Amino acid sequence: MNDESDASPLTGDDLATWAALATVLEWLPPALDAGLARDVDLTHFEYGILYALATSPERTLRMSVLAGYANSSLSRLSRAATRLEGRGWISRTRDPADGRSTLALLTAQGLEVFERATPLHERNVRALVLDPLTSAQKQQLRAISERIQRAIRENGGWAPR
Amino acid sequence: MNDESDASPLTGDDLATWAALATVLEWLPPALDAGLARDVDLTHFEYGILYALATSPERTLRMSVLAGYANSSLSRLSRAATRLEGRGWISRTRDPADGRSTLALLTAQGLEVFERATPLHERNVRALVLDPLTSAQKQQLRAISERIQRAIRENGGWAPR
DNA sequence: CCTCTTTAGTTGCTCAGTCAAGTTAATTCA
DNA sequence: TGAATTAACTTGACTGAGCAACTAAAGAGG
Repeated sequence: MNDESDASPLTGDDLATWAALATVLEWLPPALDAGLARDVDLTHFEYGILYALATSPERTLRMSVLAGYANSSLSRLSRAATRLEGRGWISRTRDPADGRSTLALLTAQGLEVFERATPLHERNVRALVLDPLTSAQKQQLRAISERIQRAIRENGGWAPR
Repeated sequence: MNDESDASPLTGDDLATWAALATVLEWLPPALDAGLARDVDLTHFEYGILYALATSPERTLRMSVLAGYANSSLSRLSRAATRLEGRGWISRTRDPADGRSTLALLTAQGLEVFERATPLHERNVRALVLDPLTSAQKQQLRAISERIQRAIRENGGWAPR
């Protein structure tokens, strides 16, 4: 697995680190989705939307604010909202105070789904991420993740529109 | 291995760790793709295919083996191969030794693209992941990633088909 | 006021990925 | 040997996401 020394090839420990992370980036999201998708019919992304609404005053948020909380583009959120609305889990109304804005509201039914989904989701996160790690590793992972986030922001900073 | 009780909501340090990782899971892949997509017309996943082929004897691999290297389902790989073949970067032929198998070969043109893409990709990986971290953190990240991989495998093990 | 621009969201088009069904080639074993 | 099974892909139908174009409502400037 080690090889030539051109301009700057990734080798040795760096390569191993990157390969290990790359596999996690590929596997973890679908693994997390799998549980939720099987038990409730919900992706991790959709769960995040319900979570943001459920923990908001009035269970209501403007779409653009919700997009921020969900790390999402407005377009992606809009489509997800259409799906969730179709299932009766959220509803959208025009903001009376500013006709351009749309207010998303978690319905009673949506809240129920959220409450059913939450323990499943947390069990997943624990089983796949938190429980296998030592306390020290969890601290490390947090610091590392925050550092990488910063690097992303600084390097042409990718952010959803 | 753990402090917080198993049935209760994520809180405190655990929540912070999870939130930090979740954001990385959401942001890092598109951030990595952005550079490659802009400069060469290649996703990170497609780059992985070229990489696997370029570093193989004869620059050739059976599709199913390649799928393993690329962490991919055969179906996903097959579609990606169709795209890459359309651009003349790989070619597929039936394996003479076993007519069920397909051999994917990196073409000269494909190799050229790979060699152009490699420094860009590595610059990305370094800028976003490796350079911001200390040596100790890189070691930690590797160990953590490997541990999470194992947890995924053990928990109903998600693996691409 | 009446344009001109900006803000907030939605939607048409296209593409990548999943699942399941289909195809062709090897294997098994009765 | 020949029918049934398994293996290795490929493909059709469908879904989710991105980009860019579009609509509607504020706000700004003259």
